[in-house]
Amino acid sequence: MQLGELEKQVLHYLWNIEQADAKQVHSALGKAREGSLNTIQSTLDRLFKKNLLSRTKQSHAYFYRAKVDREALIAQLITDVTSDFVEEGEHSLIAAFSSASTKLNDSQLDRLEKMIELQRQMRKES
Amino acid sequence: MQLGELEKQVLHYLWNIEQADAKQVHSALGKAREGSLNTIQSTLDRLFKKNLLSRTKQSHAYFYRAKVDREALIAQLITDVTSDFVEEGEHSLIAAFSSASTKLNDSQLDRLEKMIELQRQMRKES
DNA sequence: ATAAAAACCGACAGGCAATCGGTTTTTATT
DNA sequence: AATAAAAACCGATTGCCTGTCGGTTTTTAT
Repeated sequence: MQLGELEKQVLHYLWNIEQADAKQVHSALGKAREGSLNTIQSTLDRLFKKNLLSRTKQSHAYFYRAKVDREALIAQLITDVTSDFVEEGEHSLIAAFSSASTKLNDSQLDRLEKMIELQRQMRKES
Repeated sequence: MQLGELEKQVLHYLWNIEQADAKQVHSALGKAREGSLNTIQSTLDRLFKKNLLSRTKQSHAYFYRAKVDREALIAQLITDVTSDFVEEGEHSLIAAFSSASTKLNDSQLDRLEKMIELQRQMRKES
């Protein structure tokens, strides 16, 4: 899946705001962007078709909300972009780590290890 | 960075073969693909311009070789695709990990932890 | 019933990958 | 050095995607 710049901005906005209609998104982003309401509508619609937003009609307008949270989207993007390069049974994160580990500093290594522990903990509990 | 289907196939090929000229790539991929030699040349050139391949002239033709290995490319792709969603000062791989850790199985968690330890070891020694 | 608001449709521009024909440059051979 | 063969180079076209918006239709509220 491919995301454009405006699409990313809209997602960011909706991760903060819970829900919004085109008008709201437009006045929130449009200020810094210059662009018509229609552009925002198209973008919301494209994101909806990509299944990244859900929408419901409230009184007169569609209200959109993020259907995936930031972490889930990141995970999906990673899967998409790396799937052609990872072997069966392999995970792209492991492959990536093996080449990028030297670029992490000590505290980042610590953090990573803590996350691993946390993950293990969560598994024990279920 | 954006990679097309053919570009990915070419990279895969060059990760196995060490080096090759357009003709070789064409006959290796072209068999299953139907496509002219020129197409392969263009693709090699694009990958070269993207700094993913290096090339040197040997006798009459360019010989291309992968400039990044598979793991490094995966790491770069992850960084690229997630950078707009990662906070300042956060390493995209760490963020990515927190997003996707649930998709790792137990042995992958083990492997990752071992790599962290290895990395720590290497730092102590220098 | 009608006016306002929003959705919907269709078009166009710009960017990128894939594709390839044709021309120029390079290399090897006589 | 002349020339034929091979490869590089150039430019054009197509298809897909995002951003952009004007104009029309549909929906809603008064």
